[in-house]
Amino acid sequence: MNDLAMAPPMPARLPASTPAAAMPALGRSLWHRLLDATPLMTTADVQALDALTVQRVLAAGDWVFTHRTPARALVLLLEGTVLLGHSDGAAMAPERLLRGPAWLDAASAWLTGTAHALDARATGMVRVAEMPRAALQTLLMQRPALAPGFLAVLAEQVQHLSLQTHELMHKDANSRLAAWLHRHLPSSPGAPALLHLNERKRDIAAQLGMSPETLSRQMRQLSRCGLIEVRGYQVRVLDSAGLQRLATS
Amino acid sequence: MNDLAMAPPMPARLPASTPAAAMPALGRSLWHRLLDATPLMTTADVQALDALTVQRVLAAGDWVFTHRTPARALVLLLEGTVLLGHSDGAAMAPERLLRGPAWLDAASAWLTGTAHALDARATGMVRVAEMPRAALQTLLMQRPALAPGFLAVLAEQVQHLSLQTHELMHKDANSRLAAWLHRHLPSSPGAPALLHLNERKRDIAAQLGMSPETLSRQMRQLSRCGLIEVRGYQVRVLDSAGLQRLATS
DNA sequence: CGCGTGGTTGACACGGATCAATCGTGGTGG
DNA sequence: CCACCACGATTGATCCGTGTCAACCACGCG
Repeated sequence: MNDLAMAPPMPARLPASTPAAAMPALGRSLWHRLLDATPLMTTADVQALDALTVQRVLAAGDWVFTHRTPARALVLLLEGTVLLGHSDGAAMAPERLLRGPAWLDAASAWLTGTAHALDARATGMVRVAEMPRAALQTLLMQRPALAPGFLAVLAEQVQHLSLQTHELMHKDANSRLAAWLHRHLPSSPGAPALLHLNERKRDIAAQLGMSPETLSRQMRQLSRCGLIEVRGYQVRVLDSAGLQRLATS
Repeated sequence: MNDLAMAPPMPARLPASTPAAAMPALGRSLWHRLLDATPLMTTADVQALDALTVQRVLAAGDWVFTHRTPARALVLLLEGTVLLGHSDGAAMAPERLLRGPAWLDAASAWLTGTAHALDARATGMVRVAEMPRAALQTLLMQRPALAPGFLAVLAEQVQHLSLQTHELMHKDANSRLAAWLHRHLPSSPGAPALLHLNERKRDIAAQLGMSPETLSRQMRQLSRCGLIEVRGYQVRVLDSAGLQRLATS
């Protein structure tokens, strides 16, 4: 009975076999994944990108950056999980949990004289990479084919944040959860529609802008209505169309 | 007594002296204003940008684009005011009111195969310009110095939307209004701190994610506390520091 | 003058946050 | 091996903020 449905998801630790000082280059596949919509990336491009990124390794609890840090570089998370949010002195109001590889802050550095928009704190051991804005800008002058990738990354964040503000303004907790579940469904239509939550539920709640208690209640309500079946961290979606209908209430 | 404090702000109409069919080029100063952080823009750059923008004139009530329109071009608003929001069939949930010159959608077109994120409807006569993504992309290959401008535009939107989601999630209506007022204050410290609202209050409320009634109540509460003085569309800020303190509650 | 628009005010209901208690799970040390 | 404890989720009780509905006021215009 003890499948990992009940275990709270552990933050992925760095494997001990990878010495922190090694700092291997990111490589083609990783860049391709981070800068989507850039199919024409030569190996020279990849090497140039690798050349200007500097890597850092941080321990649990360290700040990757804060909203007071001047943003001089794009920051991306290679390995580990980082909590993004706003810290008011001691306490930290989490907003989302990112796990590498992903962009931590691809925007702030493009604006001169501004700081990062959020605070980012490492949970567990974390490997991050930074691309100084000045160096990246001169690189884009030499290799303009790389620009659409960075533009697409920012554009996708704009789309995502725009959707999020809309949902926060106009949708209630029930619809937001339904939309979240529907978004995280595997897109294959014939699939069993089984969903494994790989964050703590309180992190999902923070991401949705609600308290953990309400998330629990809304989960129960959805399962009472026969739309989903919940057992621990395993969610079976029974009526995907119904979820979508709820999401656009 | 009848200063224009009581008159609801009219959407700026196109002056009748400008024939709609004229379609003059945007010109250097306008591009410089739209693509900030691009000080080194040659006249050839400006001409190239002008060459690939196509202009349209729309009447009141027309849709500039909807969330079903595939986004093949960056859209910017040259003249007039446009209501941005989500339309559910007949009704339209407004989210913000833009007045030209400003970017209407600088993000969606960079993602291939996606539609616009919002619906945009013209209020009054409106002049918009579109930059097809394909043409713009080849232009950026030839003139990579233009890329930072577009990156900065997107980055600023990311910053703004990130702040907005944070405020919607964690701040109450009172703090949001205080933050809005503090943001819209003229930055000169010795100024009389007089603020003229140039949108209808219901549009400000929609932008802040609250109902017009609550906006009215919060305005009254702030004035009861002696922080501001409201008469119609004129707001006199008496205690700027107090506003800022409230905004970061 | 009546009408439409936009704002204000009050009464009321409801969604969701908060607080507190309980439960299940897993890890740890005696 | 088992008691203990920390952590996370769940559930219930309660309260507050804010949306909604309604009435009313102020202003401008035909």
